[in-house]
Amino acid sequence: MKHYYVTTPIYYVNDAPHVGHAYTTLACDVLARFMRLDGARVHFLTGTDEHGQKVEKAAAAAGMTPQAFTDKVSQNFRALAKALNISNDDFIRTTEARHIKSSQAIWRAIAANKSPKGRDNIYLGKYAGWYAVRDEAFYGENELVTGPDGKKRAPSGAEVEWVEEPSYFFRLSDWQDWLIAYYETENPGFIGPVSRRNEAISFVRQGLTDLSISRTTFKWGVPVPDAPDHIMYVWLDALTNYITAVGYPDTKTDLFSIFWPADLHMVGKDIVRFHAVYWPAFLKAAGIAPPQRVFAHGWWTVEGQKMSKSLGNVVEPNALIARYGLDPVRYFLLREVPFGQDGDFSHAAMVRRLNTDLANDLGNLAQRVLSFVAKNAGGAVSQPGALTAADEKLLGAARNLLPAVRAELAEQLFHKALDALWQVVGDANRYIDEQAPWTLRKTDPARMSTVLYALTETLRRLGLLLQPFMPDAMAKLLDQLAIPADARDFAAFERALVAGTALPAPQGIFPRYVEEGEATAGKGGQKGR
RNA sequence: GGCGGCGUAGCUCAGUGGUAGAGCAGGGGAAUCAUAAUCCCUUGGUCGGGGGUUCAAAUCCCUCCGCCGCUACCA
Repeated sequence: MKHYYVTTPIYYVNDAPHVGHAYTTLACDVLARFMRLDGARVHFLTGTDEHGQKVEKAAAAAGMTPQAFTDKVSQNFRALAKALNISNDDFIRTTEARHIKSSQAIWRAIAANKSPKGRDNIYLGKYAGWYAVRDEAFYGENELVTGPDGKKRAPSGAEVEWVEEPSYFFRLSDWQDWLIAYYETENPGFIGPVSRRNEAISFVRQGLTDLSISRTTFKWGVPVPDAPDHIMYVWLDALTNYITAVGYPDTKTDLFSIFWPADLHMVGKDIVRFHAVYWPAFLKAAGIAPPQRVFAHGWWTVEGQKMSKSLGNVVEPNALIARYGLDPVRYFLLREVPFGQDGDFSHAAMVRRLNTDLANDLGNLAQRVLSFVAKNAGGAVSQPGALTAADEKLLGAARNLLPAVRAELAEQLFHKALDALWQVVGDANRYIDEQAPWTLRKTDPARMSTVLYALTETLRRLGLLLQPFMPDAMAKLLDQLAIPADARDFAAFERALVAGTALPAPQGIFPRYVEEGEATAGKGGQKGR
């Protein structure tokens, strides 16, 4: 049986969920749903990252223990997944016992092995430098700016403090050659898109320095094995979630043996380095296979501006869903922008996609076909006669969509998959106009029947393939085509509609978005007569 | 500073040597099954500027301008 393991990053608990989180999770959800329908056993993981000094401080500020604080805010991300109709199989929290155990196990495994140059992978040293709690990162002296208040700040604007403490280091510098070989020879498709791959390669090529992987100045983290004064660096802890969730350190379980290495870690472009450089090195050092692929998507701006708390323009997923509906939002986010590039979320663009692609092109196609069948073909699947070249062409285009969409999604090209699907939506609209069943009704009822059959069959295939993107809307469409529950996966893609099957009364799937205050007659948009 | 990318129709972008493309927006028409939806036709670009190679350049080379990403660092 095919299998597919896809992960979102674990989200930092004290962030408020915004459209960026929704985007990442949504992309994974579409892949997970597609693979399940395509017959794969799927494990889809998301969760929350709950350790680190920032969380410790936020909890203190809220007058709570870190555990109570994270118990509370972690719910925000479970709620987000629910609101987006996400089909994750597991939700991991880094504060869970299974994860503490797993993180300590990977530490021990890394420490037990030698680097490619025969040295210890982990050694005790001392770290001294400027540290920004907010960024969870160290900065060089020269990067800092001194503000008018006399405080030193990182380029990000975060306050920094001088930190000098004993620290364990990971001998990343010895892994450079192995990483390059992994990117270029062993797994050329490891990082996508290509622009990010090039950046990662050039970063590794210029030389790697050893990485500080423990801290002693705060407590909220996973204790380093046999060194209780130290807690593990948040990123080593966080990345390990991907193997925790499939049972590590118990590598003999079904979960681990079936699903590891992961097929895809979906990430935002800001965390490519952690996933594409540190993570494979940590894993290899621990004697564990690295993941198959890391894909970094872009950022959303809003109405042309960067999203930020200070601008007050952070887009909350719930607000979008309330305004436009869940499935239109899901569609928009994956259709509007070439996946991997940055994009802009604007009300105008959202409405354009909703009204043009969903209401006019697809929704209206379904409505005109199904209501015609209801009124003029006895409300049942029509009996086809001999097929003409035009019929074959439409049906063939619809049939070819499965391999086409499968190929695009194998490379996370959501926008291209949707574009291919909409080509056929257009084909069907052209076909119905050319065949004009409303004329055939009077002149050639048998031919009309064949035309309606070809159209409903095309709708069936479109509905099946669009389920991963818009599960609720496509369930409605497939209901209206009387497709039984056991005929909605891709194994049933060739199981054509049966003539004579009664169809329920058609209902609109995608209502048009009408601006507030705009009359139902529209304003000046009327063409022709 | 180094490496890389981008700059093509009003907007978003595709197109990597051989007569400039798509979607949306704009204009005209057809049809009337349908969510005032659909279909057809159409306006529109000296492909950032300049120079070069070539029979031929959006496409290759040089240079300049503008924007962006990664990364390094200076006095």
